[in-house]
Amino acid sequence: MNMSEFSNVVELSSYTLRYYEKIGLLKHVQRNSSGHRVYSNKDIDWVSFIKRLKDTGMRLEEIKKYASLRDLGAQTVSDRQELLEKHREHLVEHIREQNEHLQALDVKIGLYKSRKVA
Amino acid sequence: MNMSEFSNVVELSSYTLRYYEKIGLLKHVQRNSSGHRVYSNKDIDWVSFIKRLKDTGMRLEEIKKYASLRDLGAQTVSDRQELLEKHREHLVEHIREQNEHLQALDVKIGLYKSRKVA
DNA sequence: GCTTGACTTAGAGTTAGCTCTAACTTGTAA
DNA sequence: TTACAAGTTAGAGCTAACTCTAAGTCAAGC
Repeated sequence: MNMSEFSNVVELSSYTLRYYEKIGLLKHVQRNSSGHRVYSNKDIDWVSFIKRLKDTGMRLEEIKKYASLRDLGAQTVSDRQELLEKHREHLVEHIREQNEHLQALDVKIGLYKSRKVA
Repeated sequence: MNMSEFSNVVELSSYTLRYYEKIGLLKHVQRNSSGHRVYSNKDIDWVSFIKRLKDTGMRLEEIKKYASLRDLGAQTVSDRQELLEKHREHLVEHIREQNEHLQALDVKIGLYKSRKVA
């Protein structure tokens, strides 16, 4: 899979994909004889997971930490598990807060609906 | 209420509060005889609402739009209601996505727990 | 063979939202 | 009354995460 195809599949610009490689988030991307990148299905999986972590508020630096652990192989399994479990707790708290904000917003909109707001 | 007191109450640095004023998000802040800012309870309410909108992903530019409508008075009530209702839809969608991410994360963590991940 | 367009790199530029610095003025406690 | 903490401004600097530019290489179609 070449750059434009991969870019379409994962819905990230070629700029972003090269940037992810530059900062070490995306490693071991294969190249063809003329130096062009060749992406695999594993790359799709990994970039999709990066996007998920990013969308749930994880910094690229932290995602890089996870990536580095992955690179170190089987002996980092529990470290990675711990990292994901901590992130899970952040996510649960975030969802809780957002629901709280939603309730408050509904109260505010209720005031507008009943014209109790000038 | 002076700057340091207000800063403590709303949990924003004095830098941030002056910045919000500079970009027009926070208007009509009173001053005492020597030019120092004097904040009111209404300022607490407004800054708290700014924080809520910001925490739910609204850009400061968009919050400024809401603020400007508010400044124009009663004839903008339905515009403001519409703006908040649109934001509510974004928030609902965001919460939906975050719950989806949580489920996927739980699947991943489950793999780690059962050591199905190397 | 020639053009066109996708690829490559290094490095510069952009954006949002702060965060800080410098230089100065004012308020307060000893 | 003197120190020093806290306030003021304009404007520079910072960080994360891109986004783009310039200059060059290479493959495919006419």
